[in-house]
Amino acid sequence: MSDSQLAFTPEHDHSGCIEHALMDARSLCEERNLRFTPIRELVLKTIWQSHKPLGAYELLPALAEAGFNSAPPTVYRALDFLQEQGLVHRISLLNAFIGCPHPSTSHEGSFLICRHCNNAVEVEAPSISNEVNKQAERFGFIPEQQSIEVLGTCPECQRGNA
Amino acid sequence: MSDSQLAFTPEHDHSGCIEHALMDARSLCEERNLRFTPIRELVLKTIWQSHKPLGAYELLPALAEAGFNSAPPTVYRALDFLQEQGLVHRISLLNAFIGCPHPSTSHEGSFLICRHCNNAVEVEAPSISNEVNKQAERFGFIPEQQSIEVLGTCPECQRGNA
DNA sequence: AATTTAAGAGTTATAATATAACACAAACAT
DNA sequence: ATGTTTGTGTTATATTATAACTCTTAAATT
Repeated sequence: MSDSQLAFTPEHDHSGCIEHALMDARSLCEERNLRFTPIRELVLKTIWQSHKPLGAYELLPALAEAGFNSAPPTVYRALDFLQEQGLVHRISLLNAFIGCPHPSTSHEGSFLICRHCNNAVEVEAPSISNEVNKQAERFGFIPEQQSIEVLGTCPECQRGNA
Repeated sequence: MSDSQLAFTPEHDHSGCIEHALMDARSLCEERNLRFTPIRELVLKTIWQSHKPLGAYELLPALAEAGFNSAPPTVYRALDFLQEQGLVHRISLLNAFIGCPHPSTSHEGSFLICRHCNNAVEVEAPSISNEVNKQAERFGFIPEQQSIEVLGTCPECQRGNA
């Protein structure tokens, strides 16, 4: 099973997801000579606690527990950094943030978001992404950033396992 | 030139857009036995003053001027109605609303949004829309609503006519 | 036409999301 | 060791959206 499908399969070894994401982030920051500070790490780790996108304010308690300042700017700064580095994505339909499973490859993610269990998976669909860009260019428009988000019902919830 | 391109062409007869949108809305509401109230009409008309998506709070002054209540719920109710009827779309990347140029045909719009002049056009791309749905179904996911938004630079702004 | 019902709008308050601005501290570069 | 940049602390506030309740007006029913 591809990693993209894992999120809709509750019995997957999720601790693996978390560790993998943190390792990726660490090495990526090292490569780019960026500081993977405790706050940034904690925010990323908290986001990765599940495959459900989290709002910025849902991340604050984790910061508070760990003894950090837990005012909004702290978490938004960390989120800005993580987004710039492609480590998390913002789901604009939900005003929420989710970890990126393959941050090193630059990409435009598209997302399948279950309206029932709130899990979201990032789907790699270069062909769609390219088609969208081509369509834009047909209008003389230069595409710079794209957002593809699909709301619906995931396989688990279709089986009644919300 | 197709109507979709008009928005990026400032010299188009925009008053035609407005009138056309209002006529469409009127007849659509009549068909569906819905009330196209003065508030709803005014909100739609105000949205159609330009091809730039407007935030809910930017619509309030027009209501106030016309002597209506101008508290947020008033405009959000009108927007909810207009969205349900497909007369306006919400651009989630901007938290803003834009008129739909072809409300009678049910569709999933995709949007090209210029980061410079803020104009946005709705692009009909059934093939892309279908591809996105197919991709979702490949994961066993039932797609119910999709949002495709592209930020970039429009033709006019490439020529320096912001 | 009078009465009931439902839909729309008025009003107040507040929730949820996000950012501005400035002070302070730690890391890094020279 | 010193200056500079980057990250964080802190306070305040901006922006977007909704809850809850009242009142009015239009529509449906008798």
